[in-house]
Amino acid sequence: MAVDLHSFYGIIEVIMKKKKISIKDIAKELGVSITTVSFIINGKAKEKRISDAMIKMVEDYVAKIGYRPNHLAQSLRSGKSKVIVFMVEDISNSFFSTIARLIEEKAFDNGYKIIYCSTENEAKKAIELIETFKSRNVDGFIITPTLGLESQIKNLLSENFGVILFDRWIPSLDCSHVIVENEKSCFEGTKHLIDNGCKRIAFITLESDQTQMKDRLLGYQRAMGSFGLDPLVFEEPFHTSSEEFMGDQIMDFLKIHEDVDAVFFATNYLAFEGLHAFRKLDKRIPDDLQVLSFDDHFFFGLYQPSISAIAQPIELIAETLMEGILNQLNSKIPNQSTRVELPNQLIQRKSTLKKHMD
Amino acid sequence: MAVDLHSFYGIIEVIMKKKKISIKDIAKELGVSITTVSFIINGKAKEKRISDAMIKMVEDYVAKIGYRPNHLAQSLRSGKSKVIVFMVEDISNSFFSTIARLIEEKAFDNGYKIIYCSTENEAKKAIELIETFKSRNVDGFIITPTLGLESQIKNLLSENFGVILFDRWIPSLDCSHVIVENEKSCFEGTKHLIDNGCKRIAFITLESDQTQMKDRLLGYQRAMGSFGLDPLVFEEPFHTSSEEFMGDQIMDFLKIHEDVDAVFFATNYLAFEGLHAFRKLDKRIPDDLQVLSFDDHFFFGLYQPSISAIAQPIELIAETLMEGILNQLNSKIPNQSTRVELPNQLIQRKSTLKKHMD
DNA sequence: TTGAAAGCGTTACCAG
DNA sequence: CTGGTAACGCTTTCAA
Repeated sequence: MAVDLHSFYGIIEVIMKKKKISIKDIAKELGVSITTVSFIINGKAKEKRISDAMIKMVEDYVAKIGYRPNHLAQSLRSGKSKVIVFMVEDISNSFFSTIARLIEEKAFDNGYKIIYCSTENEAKKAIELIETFKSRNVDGFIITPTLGLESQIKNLLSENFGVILFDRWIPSLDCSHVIVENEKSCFEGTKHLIDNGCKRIAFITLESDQTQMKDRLLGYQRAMGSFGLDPLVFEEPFHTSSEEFMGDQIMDFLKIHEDVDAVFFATNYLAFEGLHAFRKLDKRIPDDLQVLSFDDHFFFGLYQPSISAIAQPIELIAETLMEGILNQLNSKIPNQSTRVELPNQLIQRKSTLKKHMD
Repeated sequence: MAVDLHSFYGIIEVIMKKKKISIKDIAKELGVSITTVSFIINGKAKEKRISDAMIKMVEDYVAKIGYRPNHLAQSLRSGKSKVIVFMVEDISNSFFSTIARLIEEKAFDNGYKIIYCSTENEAKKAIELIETFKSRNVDGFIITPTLGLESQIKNLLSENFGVILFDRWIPSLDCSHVIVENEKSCFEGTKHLIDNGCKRIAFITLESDQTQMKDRLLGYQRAMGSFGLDPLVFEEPFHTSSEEFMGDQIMDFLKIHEDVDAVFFATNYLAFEGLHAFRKLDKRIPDDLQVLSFDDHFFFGLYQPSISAIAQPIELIAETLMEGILNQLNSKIPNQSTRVELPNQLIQRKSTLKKHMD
């Protein structure tokens, strides 16, 4: 029985399950040129006026052997990868992971893949990640910038990557960003507490230079000022997430300021800590203390009493981000930086309540 | 003034900020061969007995211009990428995202990068993702398998990728996996409720064929059986996460079974829905109803009353996974499939309580 | 001790 | 209409 060498190797390869079929193998097997196969696979057959017979032959064979192009090689050659990086502070935060999911969907519809990663707010890690992805030819970056990322992002911009910041931004940089109306919403949130009859309203935030945090604080301060009330701010230096000490810092703060009748949290995990603290202090909500938090969370609806919150427009953020980055990637002209600021929504629950006059 | 063409292009490139320096440019600039540069960059200088002077010259220049190797090209050539894919059902689930973070740390220490992705439990999406990553030469996969992924995973195995399953596994497949003692813990959880004096214990789970869900149910059933109690199981068909209808199915179930005195949830988000339902039904915990949930969550400690739960050993899972996959990737011998089953911990809080005899 | 050159799997230019 | 072939940036064998 005659077995030619070609088939023989074929058999070996099948047994080893090692060899991946390449465009070259297809060309050889079919006796046509690599170029032709490439054109057909990439849907340029019509454009290149390749005969229908040829197209069918190649397509059938490709389907039969289940050929998959090697993306690595494609990227290396074309400089594009159809990959967008979604780099946030912490992907386990539900705000970010929800946006990630929405973005992924939109990306997929446009032929893009999303790769997520978390910076943990460390510039070093973020820089490392950016470099890695750059050297893998990703097309664009969606980033919640940490401090110290300015020059990296400037580089990305000048190297013509798609870049769009969100949640916060870098004022010194002319880079597109999508944020929410932090200041305005916090003004309104504070006003809501004041309208309810609260006089001694504490604002609990993180010690942070990030724009969104500063804007939130600003909104609170402006509201207090315009109603003639003294601001009372606590900036938590570290976010100790150990359950054991959760809320201890806030508790100490509240012990010193016994007269506080409302607390406004700048972000939801601070509120979780706060709720722990209130419990240890036996504070009743909303009778002893009214509670409002920035950044809604499904727990706020489940907690008893339910907690009022300022909800960010998550779907809208995701849409705007994808629209923005796809625009950048599809247009030939250099990046025009755009700024979008989206409105939030105050969701009133049981933790904030108009006080009875007495 | 004489400007040679070489410098001229250099200037143009700087202005355009487009050109990336390659190993070739370095070699040309320094007047040495590409090979030499490559050896030095990859730390093989000593091994190849390259002169110290040469090493210093190249290293200094590399540092000066901030050269970064192109990972794409490296992967294409070497077939390796130092990337491990972490593919779970839903990265926004805190169980998975916490593991992701722990894994990432370990991976980083070993020179690997982690890419996360979510399957949303759709085989189609999972297959798509696996194919994409395969064609990007990733080295290994850590997967929570969905149904219908059997043949894909078999392929991965035979193509010598590192593969390790977790959370659940595929019995028909000889593939390494890391899981927890689902059955045993649910037996013990159920026994805990029985010991507390509960007689009519409902088990609320998802309609699912996944191994971990089936094992949890089994543990409950075995416990009920061995204490002579009738099992009462509700399998929620769909996980409607819309807040509006949250818990409605569970509420209907409880309305029919008024005599239930304890509920054991097979996973934490079912418990969240359940808590919603209990509230609408005005059930008091633990007096009317004792509550226990599989898979602990920080919210269980915060809720009032706090909810007892069975905690999975998250750190241990992450460690075991990384150890397993690194072993696979570093060893030359074909994958030996290993199975690890880790113990859980019952965390007793206020929702489960020994009933007073009366 | 160093260098030339062959590939990895594609794409795309140019020829015929 | 189809085919050669030079890149893309790197690793690695072999030769000098």
